[in-house]
Amino acid sequence: MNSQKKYQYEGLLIAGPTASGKSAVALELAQRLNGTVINADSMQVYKDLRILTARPTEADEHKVPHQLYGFLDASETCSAARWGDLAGKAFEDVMEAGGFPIFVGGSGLYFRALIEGLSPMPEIDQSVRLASSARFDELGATAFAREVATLDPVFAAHPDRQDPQRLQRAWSVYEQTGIPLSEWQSVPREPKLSGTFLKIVLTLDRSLLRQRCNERFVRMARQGARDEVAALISRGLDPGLPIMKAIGVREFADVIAGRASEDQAVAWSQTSTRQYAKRQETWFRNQMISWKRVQAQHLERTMQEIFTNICKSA
RNA sequence: GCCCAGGUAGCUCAGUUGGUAGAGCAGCGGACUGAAAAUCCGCGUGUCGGUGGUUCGAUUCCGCCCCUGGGCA
Repeated sequence: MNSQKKYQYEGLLIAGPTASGKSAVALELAQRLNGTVINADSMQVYKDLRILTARPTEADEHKVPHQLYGFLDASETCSAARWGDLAGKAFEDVMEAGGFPIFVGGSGLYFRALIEGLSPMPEIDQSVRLASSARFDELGATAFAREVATLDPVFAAHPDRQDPQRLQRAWSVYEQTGIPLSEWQSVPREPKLSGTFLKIVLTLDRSLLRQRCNERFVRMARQGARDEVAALISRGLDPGLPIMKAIGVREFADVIAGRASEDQAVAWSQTSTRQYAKRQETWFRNQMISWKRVQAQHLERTMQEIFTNICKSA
């Protein structure tokens, strides 16, 4: 007992594409390591759509402590920064209690906000954001991009800045603060973690991953995804809210409105899921270069490999 | 059996008045600092159903055959 530290790491981070089985791995490891599972998924933060967002079941949540799952109403908007702050706090709480934090999720930007942090800058008012999209509609994409270029030439110099969402972000930041976004972004980032962490990316052959995506969505449909969507849309929320962009919402909304068959909705959703998984892999491959890749074909073997990595003495 | 319409990219189809072909979707690659399950960028060779003929040259025209719809018997 010459060290407070139970393991050579302060915690574990598990990233992986959708349907790779990362939640199950995290749960198993948490049980073995007396850990706390902390959500790093942009959609599982919301209360709604438990099935469609593949959030852990209540039974699973009782097995080990879980944090940052289902704590926001569908009418709210999370963001990488907001989540990063909360995740940083969750980390500190767990450390203070002598626990072992296990972050698990598929949102690459969230992990970045956690590890590297984001440049601190003021929150942008909803009204300004609305104004930016109104301005975008008024000017059209090309003229709007030109306007942003005059406000923030550095930002506009970036190779692929035809992206409406990012252009509007740059416009909003300047509109509210009078300082270009690129200038805010030159302020050093603020990491939310300190210590040594084991960082894992779960990987699967693409063909197997695609198959799992397909199978999982069929399972979600059987478990009542359609009713979840019906309940959500009956609230008449703003369709621009993040939760409304979850895979399956638009697709089942079409079924409920009589515009599509259930089979069509499932097929479309499976496609979206596959495309999402591919985008995640692109991020993991190119943005998480230093993370350790672990094959995720077999849950037991995957878990054992990570467990061994954590326990081996430094 | 006869008549008609089709058989072109993984799928749905466009096109070539004869010079070996292109869209959408899918798929693949990439970007990513407060919407990230978001948003955006890039990538198109495939016996043009088969076979024989006409032609300098056929996926395109002609003959025959095969397949798929629909109609008539």
